Amino acid sequence: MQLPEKPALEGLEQKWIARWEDTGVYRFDRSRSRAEIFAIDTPPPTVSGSLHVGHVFSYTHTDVVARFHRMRGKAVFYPMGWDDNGLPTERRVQNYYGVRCDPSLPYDPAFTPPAQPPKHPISVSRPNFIELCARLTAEDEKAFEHLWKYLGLSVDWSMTYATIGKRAQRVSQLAFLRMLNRGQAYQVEAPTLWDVDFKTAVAQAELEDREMPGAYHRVKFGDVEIETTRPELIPACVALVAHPDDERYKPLFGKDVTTPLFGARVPVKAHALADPEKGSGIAMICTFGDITDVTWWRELSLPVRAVIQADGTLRDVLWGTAGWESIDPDRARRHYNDLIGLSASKARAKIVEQLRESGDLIGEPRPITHAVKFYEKGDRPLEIITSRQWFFKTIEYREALLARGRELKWHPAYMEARYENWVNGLNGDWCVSRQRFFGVPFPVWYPISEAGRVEYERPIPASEDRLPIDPSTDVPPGYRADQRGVPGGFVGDLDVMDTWATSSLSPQIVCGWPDDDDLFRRTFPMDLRPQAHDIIRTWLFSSVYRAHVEHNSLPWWNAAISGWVLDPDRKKMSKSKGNVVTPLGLLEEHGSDGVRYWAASGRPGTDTAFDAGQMRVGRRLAIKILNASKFALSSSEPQGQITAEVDRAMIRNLASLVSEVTDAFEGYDYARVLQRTESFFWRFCDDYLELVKGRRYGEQGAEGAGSANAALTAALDVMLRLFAPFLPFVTEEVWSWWREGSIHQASWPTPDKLLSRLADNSDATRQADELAYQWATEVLFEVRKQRSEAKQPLKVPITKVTVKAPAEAVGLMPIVDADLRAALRVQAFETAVGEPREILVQGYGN
RNA sequence: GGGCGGUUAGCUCAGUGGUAGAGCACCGGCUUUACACGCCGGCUGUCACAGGUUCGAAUCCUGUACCGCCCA
Repeated sequence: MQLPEKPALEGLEQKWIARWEDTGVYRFDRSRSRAEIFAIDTPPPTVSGSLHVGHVFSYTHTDVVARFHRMRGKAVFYPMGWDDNGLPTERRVQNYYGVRCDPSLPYDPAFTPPAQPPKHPISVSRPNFIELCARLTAEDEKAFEHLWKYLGLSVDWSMTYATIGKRAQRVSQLAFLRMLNRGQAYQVEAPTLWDVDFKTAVAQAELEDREMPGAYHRVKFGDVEIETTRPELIPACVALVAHPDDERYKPLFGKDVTTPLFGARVPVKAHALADPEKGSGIAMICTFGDITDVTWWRELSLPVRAVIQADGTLRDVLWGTAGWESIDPDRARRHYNDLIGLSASKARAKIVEQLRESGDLIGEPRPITHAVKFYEKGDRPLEIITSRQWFFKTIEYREALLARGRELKWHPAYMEARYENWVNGLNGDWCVSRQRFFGVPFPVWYPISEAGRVEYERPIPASEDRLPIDPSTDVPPGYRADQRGVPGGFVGDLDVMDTWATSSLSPQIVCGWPDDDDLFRRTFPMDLRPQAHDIIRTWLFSSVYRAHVEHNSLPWWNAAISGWVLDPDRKKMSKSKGNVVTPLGLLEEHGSDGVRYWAASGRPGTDTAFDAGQMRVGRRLAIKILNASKFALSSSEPQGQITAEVDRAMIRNLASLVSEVTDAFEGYDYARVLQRTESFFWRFCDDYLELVKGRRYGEQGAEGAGSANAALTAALDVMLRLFAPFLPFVTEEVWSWWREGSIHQASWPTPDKLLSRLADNSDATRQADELAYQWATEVLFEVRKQRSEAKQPLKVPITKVTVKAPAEAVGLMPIVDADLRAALRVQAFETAVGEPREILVQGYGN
């Protein structure tokens, strides 16, 4: 055995990353049966963003669990994905290359982007655009992979995927077609949440409420007064509504009133959703101001009178024509013409002016603050625009999805409430089409009739074996390319899917569905989905949904929910807040093991403060492991039977630690495993090692030395393995000094194996040994304390220590006398039976 | 407005019915041949607040306050 003179952490990452790669330590063995496999559905990080310390935090949690199960003998299926599908990449590529995607253009195989992005963006086809995305994200992915390896993730790097990659597109399109076949996907022209800047539909899951200033405007509709925050929608008003029991308005139900400025006759309706406490108790229904308007419009069978168009401005409307009847069309046109082309907020200012002039505004607008719905990535409030969109049926599966949520094991358990909340709050089917470019296209075309009408009601699906396809360049079965866009020909669906419509299939993507049935049967449903709590409503929910409709099962049995990393002000650390620390810099400064130590101290679900101090503590722990190991392994001969009482007690304590932390690990409480192991290890170093130091060198003869050395090496062997999931580099380094193979393929320790090193495990022996050990620790502490208080250096021996204690304790003294004298540099103990217990240092010197 | 979590030493956090804990920070001491990135010791608390249950509550129950998050 060759021990380093001065062991150090520097360089361990580079050394072991290379070895692990060469020897394939983390390679997945797909020959194993389902029961012997632990399959992890790792979150694919967004590659166009940058990795931050939050990623390091949560990915470490997963890796720690993966390493535990690998040591338990499982073949760990641990692929890594890259999320490059969607808006963030789209925006980055547009800026980086100076291009813009026009999905109606054909593919140009010769296209190369200019060296410098031009002033005016170049229009390129969707396949060209996707090529550029692939090119740019490939570089990002390299940087990500480097960081992950440096952090020590035990991923099988031969199994990476990208959410825009061919495989993901194939799975996504195929699952879509099967849902279409089963009637779970449908297309409809309906009012949809709409972002006016991105000009795309968005889903309920992508909304967020923001508190915004607004104002109530009290407006006269003839004799009736309503209050509204959106007076610019008065031209879109199709009815007034009050609560059915509201005595004030009962007489008006069924009658008409006239809208101000535009003179449109609208009915007064009754509906339970109208809140008598709000404003004047009667509201205007517009098409469409908010989702309540949509409900009223649908349930009261009202007509559509839409004024907001896709870019958020008011469209051109001719009052006095069909659908836009007015008692005074000229006056309506005069007012409305001033509004055409204005954004909603400008139109609001204008119309308030008009109302004031016409005398229809009562008093002044009353400022309020209210929650307004935004697309989470958007800058302006969402509108509701009627358009043709694809939907997945979710509402009818509500009960089934709630049952799936209960079937899933949540870590921590209370996170299930988030899921239940969300499922219970679903208010419509999942809108999955986006009017964007960089995403997975819908694998369908539509026939164009001889008259030139696109027949959306008769989509032509791609055949499964051709997937993935791009309908903007591929040609549907039975058509020729030159029939694109002409009467009697076809047109491709131009939309792409919501990124969650693809990400939700990550288990299917990694497990080989449906092309590699053998792999699928060995890995699905998977064991674990690790993720952060902010995407329970999106990624977790949608994954459960897809697995339910496609496989009638959960996608995985366990969900481990990570918290966030908080900065010192208790705010979430994120790029936008400008408080992010570079992860690679952290790893280099504190060592990967040090950073992992900090990360692994954050329990599942718990937000954790960014704490460089903890990383330094982790680093010190790793250094301590190096040094203690060096000590335990140096002069480790002779080896013998573990016969000394304190040695046996230490081994038993370690066995019960193993038992405790194994249970904790099985319950995903890795933070406890680390904390308990660390605390045992530190006591082991400070008390046990000191106690046996003299004996292991042979001061008490060969048997005592043999026992100490055997106990030391046995304990080190076990502690290294307990630490291995957390501190993979330092434990591997020490393991390599004296063991064969990788510690990460070694077996997880068991209490039985440790205890089998002891000849006698009867209760009586166990208790006697434990008492001896405790007594030794107590004397150790008392004498140390007195030496410290006397400010005596350790090199000065203590001449005599008198011990007064009950007979049981005094009886233990001979057992530990020699160990204690060596550890404390005490020349003699003098014992007496008596009370109270008293341990007194009598003097120092030779 | 509904839901979830939190509130314990200066800081970061353990601790689910039995005398309040750890690490960091701080103070004092120690070159001790594994480790000064170390060792030995010390200081530090109305366990947010108010009631209740109990022989006994940081822990269980009720309510309140504040912080954070999710949803409407």
